[in-house]
Amino acid sequence: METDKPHLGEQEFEVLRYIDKNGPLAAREVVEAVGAERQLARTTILTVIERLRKKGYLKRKRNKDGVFVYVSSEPHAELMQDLVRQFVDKMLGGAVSPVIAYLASVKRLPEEDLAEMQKLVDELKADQEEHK
Amino acid sequence: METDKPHLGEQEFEVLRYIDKNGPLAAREVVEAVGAERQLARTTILTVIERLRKKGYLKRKRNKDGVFVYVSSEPHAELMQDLVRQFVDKMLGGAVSPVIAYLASVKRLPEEDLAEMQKLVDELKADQEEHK
DNA sequence: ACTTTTTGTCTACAGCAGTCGTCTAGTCTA
DNA sequence: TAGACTAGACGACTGCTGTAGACAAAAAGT
Repeated sequence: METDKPHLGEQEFEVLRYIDKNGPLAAREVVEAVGAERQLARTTILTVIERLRKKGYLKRKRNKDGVFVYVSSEPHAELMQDLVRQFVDKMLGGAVSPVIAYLASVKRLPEEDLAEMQKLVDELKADQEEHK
Repeated sequence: METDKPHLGEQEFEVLRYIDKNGPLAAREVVEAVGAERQLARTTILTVIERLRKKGYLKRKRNKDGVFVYVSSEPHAELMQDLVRQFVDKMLGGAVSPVIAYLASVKRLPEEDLAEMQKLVDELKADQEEHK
């Protein structure tokens, strides 16, 4: 179990995901994207970004113009996985079956995801065979 | 999209899961199980239960002894699925791939879950074939 | 009946997330 | 260079969750 990172709220997740996905960004760019869409004041986003930074999820450095640009401290994939793990551990008490039940309820999965799952099932099966 | 239920915190989830899983329970039983384990005061659990009730996640009625017994308002499976859906929507912005990536990272899945996934993949594939 | 224990409701408070306004130090520009 | 605009740091307020003590009412014990 390894879920000690500070807890994140919804808005924080939103901002983090955006920055994590769209490369290094200046605060203003985040404000214009995430902030504008949800009609949030500039400083609101600024505050969220700052908190994410203090919590260690974001890093920043100045660009040529002396403006801070932010990037997530962790690689995208890992971050995402961490978030899910955090959720499963904390909220579901570690039970994965509800997750699978959920997937089953999503009417149509993107093709890549389906392929990914097939691969996953195959691997797990092989693994299980082996350890039997 | 249908995720309008009031938001739940970690402790609330914990209590809700416990009650949802272990049939109708009197508050005291929850206190003795969940409360004792985490060294929480009796009233703490009571408060959490009450909030869950106000939020509509729990129902209660008096038993023969005139004591309130609580049950989750929603069937177990649905509840769990709802929680996951809430998480995926709010925290991941609806993206399922991180969920799959997470599953892939769980070294060993319980056998039933694996079987469930296989079934799921098969179904989805068939479905996709059909809609092609 | 008096005391103790059990159940529930109410009140309260700290901490954190969500949301902003203010203020300051630079920059840009007419 | 004065006025306007930008980037950041700070401070502040609200609401919600975690946690729990104080109390009232009811039940049980002796």
